[in-house]
Amino acid sequence: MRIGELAERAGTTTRTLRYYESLGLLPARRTGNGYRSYDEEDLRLLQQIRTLRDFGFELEETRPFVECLRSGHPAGDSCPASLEVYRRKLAELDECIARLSAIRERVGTQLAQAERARAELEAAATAPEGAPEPRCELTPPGQ
Amino acid sequence: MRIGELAERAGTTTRTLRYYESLGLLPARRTGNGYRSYDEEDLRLLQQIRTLRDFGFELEETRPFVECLRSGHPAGDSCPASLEVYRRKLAELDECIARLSAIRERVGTQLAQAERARAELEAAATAPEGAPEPRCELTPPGQ
DNA sequence: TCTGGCCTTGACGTCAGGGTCAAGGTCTAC
DNA sequence: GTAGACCTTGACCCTGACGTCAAGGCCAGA
Repeated sequence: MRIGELAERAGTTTRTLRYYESLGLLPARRTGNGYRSYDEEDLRLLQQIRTLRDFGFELEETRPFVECLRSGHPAGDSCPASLEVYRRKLAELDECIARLSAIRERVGTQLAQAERARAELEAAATAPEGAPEPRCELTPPGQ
Repeated sequence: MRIGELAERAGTTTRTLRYYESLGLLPARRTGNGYRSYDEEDLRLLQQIRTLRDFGFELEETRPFVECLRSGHPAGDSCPASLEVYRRKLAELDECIARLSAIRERVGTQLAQAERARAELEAAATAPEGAPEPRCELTPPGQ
């Protein structure tokens, strides 16, 4: 099959396939007229790449899986190098989740605190004997 | 103070400060010879930006905080626009954490499964009556 | 006066993962 | 024989937040 058909069947674009080829990730054979030629096996490799990418793997990280499949293994993650990538990714994910959770806590705390401060400010503003309102912008010049 | 000193005191670079100025985020006054001139207030604004950035806020998202400070408020998050950014960021963080957690589960499952498969394969390989080993690569031609 | 350090603007590079266009070759159907 | 769909390479564009380099201005100390 040619590049357009493969792209369509895999739900991607021809540009992407040429890009993968330029990285040596998914080389293509050529027909007599120079057109790229792919088979069902290439579709499997490509699906492996796209699946991993959807999980947030970088393209370079998908390489061991693709080479594992290409060397005849039934699954891309049958090889030690792929398992190593899985483990690295798990550690990365754990660290990232922990970092984001810590930030989430801090931002949540900041928001709650700032909301309390604002509520106090507004309460003071509605009270007739409160502090002078902060008329920052758009105060009519006549007043 | 000049750009080099501000950069050093804020723990960033002169390039970064020029970049912020090009965005209109942290404009600088100029001295007679054209050098940028900053004061302690600018340092506060810059610190606000850097703190938010460390939390993963994009530069544009820090703008309400900076403008809030610049308009005389005691804290960058005293203004409604800043609170709105906080809330948006919280939602973003929650979604991101949820997404990463789901992926983490799937990758963890995949890893465990692949490890089991490999263990079985190796057990079969050591057992003399096992299934034929997958001699994928480097099988000597004589054998 | 010279040297070294700071400053200026402008322009290009980086990283990933492609999008988009141009100019042209190929193939199929009518 | 020609229109239209497909293919080719090459080249430039995009995002974000800067890094890096070039070529030159300004200023303080020896």
